Amino acid sequence: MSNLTGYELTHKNIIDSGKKHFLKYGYERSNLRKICKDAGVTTGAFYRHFQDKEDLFVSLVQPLAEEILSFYAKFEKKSFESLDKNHTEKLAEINVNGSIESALYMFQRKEIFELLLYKAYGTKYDNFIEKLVELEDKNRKKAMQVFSDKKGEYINIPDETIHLLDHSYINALCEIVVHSKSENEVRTNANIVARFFNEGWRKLRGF
Amino acid sequence: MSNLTGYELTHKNIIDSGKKHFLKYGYERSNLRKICKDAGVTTGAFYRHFQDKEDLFVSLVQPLAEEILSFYAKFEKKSFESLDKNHTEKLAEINVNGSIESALYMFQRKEIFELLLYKAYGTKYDNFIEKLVELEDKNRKKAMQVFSDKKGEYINIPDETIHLLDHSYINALCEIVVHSKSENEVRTNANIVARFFNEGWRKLRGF
Amino acid sequence: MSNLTGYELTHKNIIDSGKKHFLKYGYERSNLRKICKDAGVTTGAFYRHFQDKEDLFVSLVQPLAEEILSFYAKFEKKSFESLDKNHTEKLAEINVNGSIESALYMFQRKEIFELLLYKAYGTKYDNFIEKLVELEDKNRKKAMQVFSDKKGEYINIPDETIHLLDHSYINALCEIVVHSKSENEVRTNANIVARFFNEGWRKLRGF
Amino acid sequence: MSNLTGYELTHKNIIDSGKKHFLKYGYERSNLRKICKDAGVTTGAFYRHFQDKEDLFVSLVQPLAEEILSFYAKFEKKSFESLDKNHTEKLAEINVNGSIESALYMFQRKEIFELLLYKAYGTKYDNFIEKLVELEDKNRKKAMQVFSDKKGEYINIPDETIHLLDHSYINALCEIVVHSKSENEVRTNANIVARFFNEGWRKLRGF
DNA sequence: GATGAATGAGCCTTCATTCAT
DNA sequence: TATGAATGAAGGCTCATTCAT
Repeated sequence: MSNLTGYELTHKNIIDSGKKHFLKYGYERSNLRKICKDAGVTTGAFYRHFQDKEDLFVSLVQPLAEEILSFYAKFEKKSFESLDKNHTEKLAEINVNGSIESALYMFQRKEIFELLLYKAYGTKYDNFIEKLVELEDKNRKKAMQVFSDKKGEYINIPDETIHLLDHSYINALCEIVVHSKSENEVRTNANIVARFFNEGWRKLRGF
Repeated sequence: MSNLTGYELTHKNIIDSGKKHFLKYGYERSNLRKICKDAGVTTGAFYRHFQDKEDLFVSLVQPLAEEILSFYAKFEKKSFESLDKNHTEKLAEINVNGSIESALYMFQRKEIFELLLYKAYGTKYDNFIEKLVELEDKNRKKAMQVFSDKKGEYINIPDETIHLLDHSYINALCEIVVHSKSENEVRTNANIVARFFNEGWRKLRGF
Repeated sequence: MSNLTGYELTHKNIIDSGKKHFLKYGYERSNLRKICKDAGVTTGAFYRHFQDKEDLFVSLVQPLAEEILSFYAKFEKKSFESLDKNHTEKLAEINVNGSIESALYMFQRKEIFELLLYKAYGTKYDNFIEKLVELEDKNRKKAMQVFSDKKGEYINIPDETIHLLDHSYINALCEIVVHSKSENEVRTNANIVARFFNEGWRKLRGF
Repeated sequence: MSNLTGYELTHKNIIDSGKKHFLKYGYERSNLRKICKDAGVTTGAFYRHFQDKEDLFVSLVQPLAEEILSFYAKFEKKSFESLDKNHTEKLAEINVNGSIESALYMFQRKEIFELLLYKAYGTKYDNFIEKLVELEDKNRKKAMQVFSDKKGEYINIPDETIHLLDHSYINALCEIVVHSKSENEVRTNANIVARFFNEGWRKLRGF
């Protein structure tokens, strides 16, 4: 942080100012001229650093977005290795731990995470949460299939129901990340929420 | 609805057009001139019916908002009568039924409900859901107290955790209202979600 | 012109100011704010009258553009009736008269004509003259065919040569329209130019 | 071209890039930063080589502009030697050959020629063609005088008519230069056009 | 001498609201 | 009372040129 060139310093100033404004007002309501002013930079200078307003937002958020998706993919793989080996008893544990880990990881990127999930209205990351939920849905359905097979009878839960429960779950975890004040709070709450939902699913499978 | 005066007809036209636009674009992105055009009304006339753009939105949404809050109050009362009588075994039932009833009621006002909960960004009803969650929180905590008393030991769940689980729950019910295609779908999903969460809470109280 | 409503007056003011600026600076260099200022109107008002800057230009120019194309079509028909009847001796006469007539007609719309042909850079009417030349080319080639048939031998002039001579011809007529000070000047010059080029083509056919 | 100093190389790179951009987009629409980027040069460096954007354009075009004007002067002199000696029968020949020669010469500088005549909008060479036409006018009028003297009666063609016919002629030759694909095409078309116009003038003198 | 980041005025366009008629 | 034309500040963005390093 100490040896920044002029360019890098300006870049950082814009990034910081943008982050601040986007967090406070959301993407669409943020005023580029004010972002620049706050960064101590003219609007002309801004456009040497970013293609446009959305590019600034994307620059802030894209790395994390991609990381999340790949993080998810990794977790998915791990989870299904368990399913395939029918270590179903371990599945819950893996889910819980995966959720906590993820939440902790995101908590370290709290602000960017909040931008991505709650301040992206008007950008291409509008509704990123829906993407996550859809990934969760896919996993959920596969898991459901495994349980059906074991049980010997088909567990019938409408897709919409699965979707909305997954939405609830993902959203709960996201809010933990965004609203927690400490790692411990994240850990505690993620743990509770994960077990809470596991219990719900267990009950649902019993229907 | 048949014998409207010119004034009333114009009023209704604006209301209808506003509803349509707000549903489609959300409050902030809706263009008042287009709303007026669609209503077959001049902008000048508009301002004889409503103070400003927000006033139109509020007019659409306010009655339901107040109804919901009072509905909630009534339910709260009913719920605590049960608690007070220590009919704890019935409490779950009451909760489930209350949720389904509420969801069905809202489903009959689907569009206004969606406006209020998901299209109010930029109005004073921004984040109305949060209000609901806070009410839910209050109930939840009282209920928790009752259970603690019965059990003889304090059930310790952080306020934030309660809040976020309630948020999940309320949100799930709201999404059911908004995304369901039929009363039956509402009933089924509300039932599942209510039981799902009850199960979670039961587990949580056991911690 | 006397009984204009406020709207019509403003509209006319914008039209007039736009015409003036576009004539003086061309489309692209004309500054919308200055056009508005000159029209005694705010930029906001402008957008009640026209969709955007180009729409103002198009409004000025489109009627004439379409008229010219249909005028051309009519002339083309008349010309080929003569060709079909082999009244070739009359063809030159028709061409000359057609050119003069056209030039006189355009001269009555001098300013708009100049906008369309010489000030449209940056609009969809960029290079309108090329369109006219292409129409002229088509006619020229058909006429060439008739002459070839009569003569019994093929008159071979490269398409590019035809095109550039037509370009010269059309352009000459356009400049007559734009630079002449009186109808008489138009008539005289159009007559000369038409005969001048007829002579050239006659010679060319003899090659 | 092989042993360029760094300075010269940079200079050449800017020149080449500028030529490319000006040809493609015209002077005004060309973006100096992109020109520099394409040249692998910073904008700062650019201003060590050229005063400003227009200076770059002028550097590209000025030598040819001056050459054309002096070429014209030479041709003019040659032409009038013929006139003075009353070799009028040779005059047409000289004109035709002069036109072809000129066109061929320009064709060897095709790109620069195109810049000068068709891409200079916004520079001091805006409307260079008009300058050429004016020179042509002067010659034409002198020639006209000679013919009048020989014929014993005054040939009355309005200045404007002369001007616009010369404009047509010059423009036709310029387009030949710019649009031809080979020297042969230039030769053929310049020959045709020159004879075409000679015929027209001959006819005109007969009026 | 060279760099390239920064300037800053300028551009077209949008839209809730006002107000003369 | 109703009209709808006009307001005017604000928005995102462009670009030839300058100047501290």
